Amino acid sequence: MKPGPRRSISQADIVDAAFEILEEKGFAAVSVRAVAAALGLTPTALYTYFPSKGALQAAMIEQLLAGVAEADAGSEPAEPAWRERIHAVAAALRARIAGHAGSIALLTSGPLDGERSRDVAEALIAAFAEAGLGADEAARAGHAVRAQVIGAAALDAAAAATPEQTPAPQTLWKEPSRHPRLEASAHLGLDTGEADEASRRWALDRLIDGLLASA
Amino acid sequence: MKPGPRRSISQADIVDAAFEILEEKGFAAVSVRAVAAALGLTPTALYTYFPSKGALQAAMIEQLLAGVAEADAGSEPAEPAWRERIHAVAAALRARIAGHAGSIALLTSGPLDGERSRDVAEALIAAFAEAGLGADEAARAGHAVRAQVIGAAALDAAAAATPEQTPAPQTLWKEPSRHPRLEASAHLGLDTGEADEASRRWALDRLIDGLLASA
DNA sequence: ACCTGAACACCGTTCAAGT
DNA sequence: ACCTGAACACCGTTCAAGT
Repeated sequence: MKPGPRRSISQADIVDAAFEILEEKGFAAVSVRAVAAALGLTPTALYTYFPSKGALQAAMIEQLLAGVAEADAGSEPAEPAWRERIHAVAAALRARIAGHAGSIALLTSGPLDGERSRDVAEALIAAFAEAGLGADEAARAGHAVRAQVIGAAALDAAAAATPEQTPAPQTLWKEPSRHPRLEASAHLGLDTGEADEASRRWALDRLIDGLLASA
Repeated sequence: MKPGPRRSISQADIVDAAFEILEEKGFAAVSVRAVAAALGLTPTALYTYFPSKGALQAAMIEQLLAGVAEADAGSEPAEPAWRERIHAVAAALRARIAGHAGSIALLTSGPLDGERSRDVAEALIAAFAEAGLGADEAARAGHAVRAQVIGAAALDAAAAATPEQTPAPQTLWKEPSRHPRLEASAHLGLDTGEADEASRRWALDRLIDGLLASA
């Protein structure tokens, strides 16, 4: 592929290559130079497609969030439609983040003002408004749900970055722990990123309970 | 100050200098080289105090979280003690993050397995246990509160990083917005980092409501 | 219009050497 | 023991030049 006036790749190709690096080597490895190299280009060529690294990251975020706001509730007619709708959007957001290793670092690395980000915010506010909350409370509730999902993902990422410590060698007596309750909850996997789906959903359910109770 | 076997500064001095750079120039500006320069040292000298940049950041996190777990409930005897206790710890965590610009990027940049991080987790779990939740539920509840506070701070940081857009020039007719509810809630300041204290506390209250209702 | 290559001002970290 | 200086393999971005 010789240099020339023919565009050899698309913006989408670049975003795809960037995601591949993100998922395999982490957020810090997503450099302009690495992405360019993966595509067989020089770093400077990328500046023909995106004006800055930040613009590339914004495009990545938009792709990550594409479709989240339109997430369907599926087939659980037991609950009111709006409650399933909130769950569907929140679950889709969580699933997108969980499905792309390193993506929470991407999401928290800069502004979240893209069209898709706003779609997600709007969808959540609309669902809470349907549930009977006033305009202001619905906006606050949507914000709280976004915070909960993003915060949980950030804690998961922190857990994933934690080097697993080898258990202390057996001794005859134990120092009393300063964190007995935290250690007793280790089997839940909350701080190792190994919590099951039900565990993850629980907190969101409780938040929604509390938010709806204010209606 | 000549080079020599006398230790000219302390680890605390380095952490302080790093925080100054963090708050004035942002997380990305906290480089080993910049911190060293601020102290009049060469970059390599810092490796006498900390084995890596990550170790310095871990020390920063520990200092940031120092005392949060011991936050006092203050003088609001209207509510049960444990509820005020949850609020006190959550508010202290939020206040620490809000009081140090850029600190949420620090907190989400790596593992959160320090002694002080665990103190915060333990304090929250203990408060929920006092409130009557079972061991597992208390652990999940504590985790949810940490996620809420960190997630809200992450959204605040994203808002702070968003370039404020100049309002569109007045036109005779308006395109119907795709995000009417989101835009109608702009006065709350949720997406500009300008929300007031009551607004920030509201989400946390609703979460705690929902968590306690499961007891 | 698209791309290369050189360059600038950075980065974390290692290593040999100085006092 | 503490610190410097040189070095290595990186970074984002700009700019002149090539096709």
